[in-house]
Amino acid sequence: MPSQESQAFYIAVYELCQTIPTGRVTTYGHIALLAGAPANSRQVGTALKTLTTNPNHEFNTSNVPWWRVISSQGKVSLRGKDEMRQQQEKLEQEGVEVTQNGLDKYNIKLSEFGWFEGDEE
DNA sequence: TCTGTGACGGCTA
DNA sequence: ATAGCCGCCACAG
Repeated sequence: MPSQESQAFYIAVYELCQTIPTGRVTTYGHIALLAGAPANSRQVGTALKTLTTNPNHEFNTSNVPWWRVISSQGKVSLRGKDEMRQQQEKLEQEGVEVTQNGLDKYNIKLSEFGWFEGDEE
């Protein structure tokens, strides 16, 4: 069971993910920043995993748009091959262009599809 | 208890 | 483009 602090962090991540527009992506670092923990970018990934996997939360975890969160390098950073592919598909369904350089290396142009607070539309 | 790992990223060189 | 280092913390063994 996560500590109370991290529980709050998880909830912040959950809510911030809801603000990412369809068809746009943002980074782990940006979510961490907005959550008030700029150095905790890695924890965002953990939170996403937990939120998607664990039903033990007071809020609905089924609609966490985890696939809209990528690394600041514009890369899909999941380890599992299948999960990477799943993320790629989800993004493309939303109209995000995903380029593939080499085997299981997916890239998204942050300059085009990146969403950060302050961006409108 | 302690260690290693991870949906392990970001930054700098 | 890649490599090395720094940061954080939950969780499994």
